[in-house]
Amino acid sequence: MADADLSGTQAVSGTEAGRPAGKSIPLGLTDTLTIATWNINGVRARLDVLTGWLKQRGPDVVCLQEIKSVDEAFPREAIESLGYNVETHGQKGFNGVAILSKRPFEVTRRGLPGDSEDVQARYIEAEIPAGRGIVRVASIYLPNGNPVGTEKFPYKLSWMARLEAHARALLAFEEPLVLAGDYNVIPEPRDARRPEVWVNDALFQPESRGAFRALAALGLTDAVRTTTDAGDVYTFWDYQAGAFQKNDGIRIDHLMLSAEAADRLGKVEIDRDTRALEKPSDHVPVVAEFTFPA
DNA sequence: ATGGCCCCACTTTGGGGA
Repeated sequence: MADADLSGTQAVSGTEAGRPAGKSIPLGLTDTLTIATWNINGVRARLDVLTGWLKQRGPDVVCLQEIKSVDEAFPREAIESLGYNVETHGQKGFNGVAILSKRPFEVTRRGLPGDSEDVQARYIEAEIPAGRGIVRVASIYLPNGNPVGTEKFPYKLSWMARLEAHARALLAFEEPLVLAGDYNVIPEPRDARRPEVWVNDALFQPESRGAFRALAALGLTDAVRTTTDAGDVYTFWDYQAGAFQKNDGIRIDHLMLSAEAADRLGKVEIDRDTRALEKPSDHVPVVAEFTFPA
């Protein structure tokens, strides 16, 4: 692997975001937890990479996408033995999402509402204890939508409309809410090393980007974009054509936050170094820290 | 996208991904 490219964890924010130096909350009165999202591209094929990262990184909550496994075949014990509670929403062969949490938690929904005919496993939602209350966390695997011009693209847009409607309902609770996952949307040109290559791709269509902006316009904050305006901040590099070595990446994995969550946001980091491991996922984790009054 | 991969499944060939 090319050592020159291994910059390790990419800190995209300073510490104590939103709080002036010297005004940190007193010890003992806060509850800090880290919430990560990672498209794992096959949880069984990726088990060593995942467990190694869990041991080293120790996030409190992990939203996984593309587990590519039915619930019964999910490697639950290997992850539980590291101190995690595990809830899955899988299907055979492809798609599939999961939530791992060191804290015991309750699943509130499996599957995105709004279409009883939709059998694809792309959404799981839970309430996780945080501070004196809860944080609601969803693991989202938004449809790819390629090729544009087939039924896959309207399915993507329809799924995004359903997500917007559901997010609107969740925001009415006025709670800390984290919608984390693989959105399969490149929000802006700066979110791709070579935006011109993506102009005919479902990930970068005006309709896809518009639907993502509509989500943000509900009052959801893109965690990474609270911390940096930089253009070289990516979460996916294709396996093909030496994309990682060239840093030919895109930013498509996002944590979207309600105001109540954004107000508690600290550091946001992208674990870029996981892309250089043996048998890596083509996506890397995005990790956000939250501090709640306790 | 000069071409380059990877995972899964009723596996040696095709579906799906991004």
